[in-house]
Amino acid sequence: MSFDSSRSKRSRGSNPSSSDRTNPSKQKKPRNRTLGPAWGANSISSVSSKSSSKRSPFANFGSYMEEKNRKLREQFDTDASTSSVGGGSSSGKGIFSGVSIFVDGFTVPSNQELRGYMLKHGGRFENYFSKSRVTHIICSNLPDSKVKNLRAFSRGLPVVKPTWVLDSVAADRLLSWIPYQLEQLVSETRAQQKLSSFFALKNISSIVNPELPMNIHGKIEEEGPLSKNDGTVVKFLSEVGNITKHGDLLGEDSSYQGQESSTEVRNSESSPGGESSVKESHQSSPNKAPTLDSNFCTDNKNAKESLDTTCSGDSIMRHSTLGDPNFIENYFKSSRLHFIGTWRNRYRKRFSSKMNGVKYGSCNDNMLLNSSESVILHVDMDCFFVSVVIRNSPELYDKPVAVCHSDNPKGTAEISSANYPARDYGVRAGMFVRDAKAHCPHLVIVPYNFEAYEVVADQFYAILHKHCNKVQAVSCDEAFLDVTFLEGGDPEKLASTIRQEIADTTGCTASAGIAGNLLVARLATRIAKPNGQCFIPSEKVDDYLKDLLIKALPGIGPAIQEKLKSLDVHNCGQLRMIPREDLQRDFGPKLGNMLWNSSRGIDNRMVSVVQVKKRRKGADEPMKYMGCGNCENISRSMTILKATDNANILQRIVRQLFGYLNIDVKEVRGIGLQISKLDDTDMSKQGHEDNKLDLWLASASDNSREQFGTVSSSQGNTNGDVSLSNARCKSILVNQEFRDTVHNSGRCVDAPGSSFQPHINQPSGARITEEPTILPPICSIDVEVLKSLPPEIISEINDMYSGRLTEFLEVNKMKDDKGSVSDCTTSYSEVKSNGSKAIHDLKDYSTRNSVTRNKGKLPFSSPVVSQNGSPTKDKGNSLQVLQTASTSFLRSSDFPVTSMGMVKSDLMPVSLSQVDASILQQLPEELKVDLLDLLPPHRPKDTAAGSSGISVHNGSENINPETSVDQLDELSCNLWMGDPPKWVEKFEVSNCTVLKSLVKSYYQSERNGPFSTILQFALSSLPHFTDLKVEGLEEDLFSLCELFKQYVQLKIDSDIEEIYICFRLLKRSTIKSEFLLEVYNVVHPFLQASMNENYGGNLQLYDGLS
DNA sequence: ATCCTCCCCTAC
DNA sequence: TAAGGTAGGGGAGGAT
Ligand SMILES: Nc1ccn([C@H]2C[C@H](O)[C@@H](COP(=O)(O)OP(=O)(O)OP(=O)(O)O)O2)c(=O)n1
Ligand SMILES: [Mg+2]
Ligand SMILES: [Mg+2]
Repeated sequence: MSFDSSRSKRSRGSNPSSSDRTNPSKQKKPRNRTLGPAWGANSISSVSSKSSSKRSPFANFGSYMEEKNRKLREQFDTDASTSSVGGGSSSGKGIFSGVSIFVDGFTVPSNQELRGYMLKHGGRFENYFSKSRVTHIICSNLPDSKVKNLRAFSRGLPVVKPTWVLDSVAADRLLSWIPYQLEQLVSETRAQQKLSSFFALKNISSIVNPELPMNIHGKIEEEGPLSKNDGTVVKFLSEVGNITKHGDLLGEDSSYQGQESSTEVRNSESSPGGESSVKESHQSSPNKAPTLDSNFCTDNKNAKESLDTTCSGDSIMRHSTLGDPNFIENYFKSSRLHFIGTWRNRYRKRFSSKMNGVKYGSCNDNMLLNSSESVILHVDMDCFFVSVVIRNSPELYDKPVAVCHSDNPKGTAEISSANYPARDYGVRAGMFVRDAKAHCPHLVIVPYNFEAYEVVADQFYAILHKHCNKVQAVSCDEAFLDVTFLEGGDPEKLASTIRQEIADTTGCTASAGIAGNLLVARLATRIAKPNGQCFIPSEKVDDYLKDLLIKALPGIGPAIQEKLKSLDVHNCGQLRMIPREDLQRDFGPKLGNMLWNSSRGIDNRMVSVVQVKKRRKGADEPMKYMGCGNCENISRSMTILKATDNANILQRIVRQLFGYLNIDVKEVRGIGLQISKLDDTDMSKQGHEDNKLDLWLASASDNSREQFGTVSSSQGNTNGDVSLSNARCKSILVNQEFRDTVHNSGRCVDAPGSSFQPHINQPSGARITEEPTILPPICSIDVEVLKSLPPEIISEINDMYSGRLTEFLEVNKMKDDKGSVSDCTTSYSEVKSNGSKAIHDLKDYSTRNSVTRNKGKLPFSSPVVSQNGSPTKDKGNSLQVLQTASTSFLRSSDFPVTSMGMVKSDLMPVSLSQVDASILQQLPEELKVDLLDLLPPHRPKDTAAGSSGISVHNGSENINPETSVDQLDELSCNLWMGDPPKWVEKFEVSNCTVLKSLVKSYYQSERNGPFSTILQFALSSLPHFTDLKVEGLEEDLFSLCELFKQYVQLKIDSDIEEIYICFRLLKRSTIKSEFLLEVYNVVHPFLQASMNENYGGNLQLYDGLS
């Protein structure tokens, strides 16, 4: 009721909720008190009424509030009947007939006066907000957080100033509320400017248009000193070299070269001599400078240089690349959030061997091996950034210390981490230093040392991995360990061992929490801190959570906290009183479920490696022919320092990002690429003719192989077994749309602050449709299928069954002790074509182009460029590679055709056909090698221009390609000419079962449909194991071979994919027909010869059957 | 219904 | 001065 969405839908356009983004103060403002109990209490009433009112009166908030509301309404009705003037304009009813107001906050006139007006003029007045009853919210002024809550919970309702009521009364008629809307909401409505229009304008002028609406323009200005305008682009273009450096920084080195480029980091064993210098002026309290494992930023050479180059005075000059060409680089080097944000990639790189192949589907094992209880250990470093820096300064241990860029007591630099003495004063991470100093005037501020954090994090994880092979990294100082394997062993002992090793190795302390699930383990760590450990047995969970503030639950941030607050829910105990369905209605199915579970300490997630997931063994073809199945999207982005349109640079970045993905190329189902935060190009400074971005991009849809031959050779492509630069592949996925974007944008270069991000879609197994009410009985679940699912999916399903899945698996495990994993044979399927999220979710303002699926043709898309008019600070260029992948874990046994999605190597040929040559050309070497590994080993390995060496795959000896070509010449390719094509009439008169079947299939299938479709129908209708003699004569054999060969010739330039499908169908059919086996033996070598000739490699037809 | 797009939210 | 990045989950609502 309270959050009842039955009312008019709010349109995003008319009431945009994007102010967070555009509001520069964002969450930095002190949080205002928000919607009072009036909002929440009623909501509780409504949400609880359904299921809880049966119990004793006032058993919960709900029944109490419901009763209260009822009485209030009755009272209002009584009052109304005595005070109503009844009159008012035409209707004979009051002018406010049908109007029901809720007064929010302080108003003039007061809410009681407004209530009086309502009484008099036929309206209603609600003491508590209810979306089903309230028609207008009356409000004079709203703090930010209330505005947000209004957006969240009262969509579609007018929020109107009280003068609307007064004026209406004065006018004796109901005035339109529109002129009385609250400015805050109205102005935001007007403020919302479509990005497209922004760029449309930009396109015309090709510069930042001074005529842009103030809001947009204003936002840009509001970015303050860091913002840059189009004028800054000029400098970026000529200095592309720096980008490479930056790339190396992020990618190749195992050390983090943050603001301190040369500081040597000691571990605890090293002697305290030779400390990094400390800038004394930064230390407010100690007389002598403590020994810090860090330097201040101002000691940084780079920073100094940047100051030297500073032009005097103007802050924009100093705080932008205008005055300091290294500004952005230095900015990122000093950014803690950048450090944290990019840490995971570095971790993956370093510890990938530890996660090697280990599917932390630990859940699978756990569920099968252990009873429903797992044991989770959570380890988190104590005040990490501070600890590391002061680890060799014992004199600071008991003093309040925080890490911050600035010690300025009036400054707005943010506290990154505060030690526990400082926390006693109320100092917290994220605070402005001035507030921290206000809390604690003698707070010692120490600088960051990112390199040391990196080293300590490595040590930390080395220790964790040593003790456990199921480690889920949360962040650089925090991880979950699944220690269920300990069985009888003592997890607490392991925890203390690990903590001791961490302390010995790093000189910093860590705390640990142990519990039956991730959620509670994390909460336990919080109790344990600092330098302690805590075990929460499951029977204590309930008690502990009861009074825990909801904000303490991971996943509940300020926004959800506010929403819950408006429901008068502050702690977990209160949250538990709201039924699950109500929470799901108010917060959505997933979030609602999470809230319900969390408040009870329930968490069915399992320890797993985020991302490096692989398709399950049992995963099989998508049911849909050529379907992509369900996709999982992965993306990596990189912000580069300076604008560039140099394709070489972009390609280098793409490679690097691909490397980060650490993904089995065979799992890849498509690639997308997004470049954002673009800037205008200075024509005179564009990259070399050959390397310009727009050419690269344009070629994606142009089959411009010459250009990419250039690119390729310039990069020293030495293993070009398959020279993609020579491949005349059809660019399937891209697309006019893409080109349009490029051109509409004017001449764009990635502006500083752009980032580059590959989005990957890779198989994730099928998702079970969210259908909470109709779950199949748990006993009907195929255990083998279940086991083949990725852990998160199991977790999700487990969730849906409220954890009963675990027991179910346990029971099954006991039944089948051998644990042999048979082939997945089930039946139950859901195949979604889902290529969307891969591309869509790029949290900037960029215009997005989708990699579209074209009748199931998927794999690689050409680059997609999108523009970005981000009103936030531009600090780098952003490029994103979007990739789409697909799979399904299901197969349909009666579906005669495999699609390309599933079996490992299936993808490769598809990629070949669908990849635009230019894109594939850009793949990282490892990726290419992977691709080429799918091909027979004897292809040439040494050609820079891969097409130069052609090797014929001689898997079948009974045909000579030359012969074949001669014959082909004779027939002059005419089997495929005409409509219907020649072969139809030719085969029509044949007695051959197969040929006749083809003809029949031709007529049954869509006109102009692909041969693969015809073939599929024809072959699926064939009986098994027909005798060769019955099936066809020599002549028929020849005819059908010709048909295939000619089809190869016809399509090899444009659609390898189609060829691939046909040949796979053919290959599959060979098990049921000797005739077709003969055909296959003849045409397959021909196919490979042609492939070699055209692409310098073979087409792998592996389908799992051979 | 489901997909697609555009966000919002959260965590470190 | 100060360096408010990055990645993923997920909801709302329009399009289909
Ligand atoms: N708003 C934040 C939160 C965290 N961090 C950085 C500094 C922290 O040291 C590190 C780890 O975050 P934690 O949440 O683990 O916080 P601490 O380790 O500092 O303290 P605790 O002892 O509570 O874990 O991330 C940050 O820069 N800004
Ligand atoms: Mg910590
Ligand atoms: Mg942490």
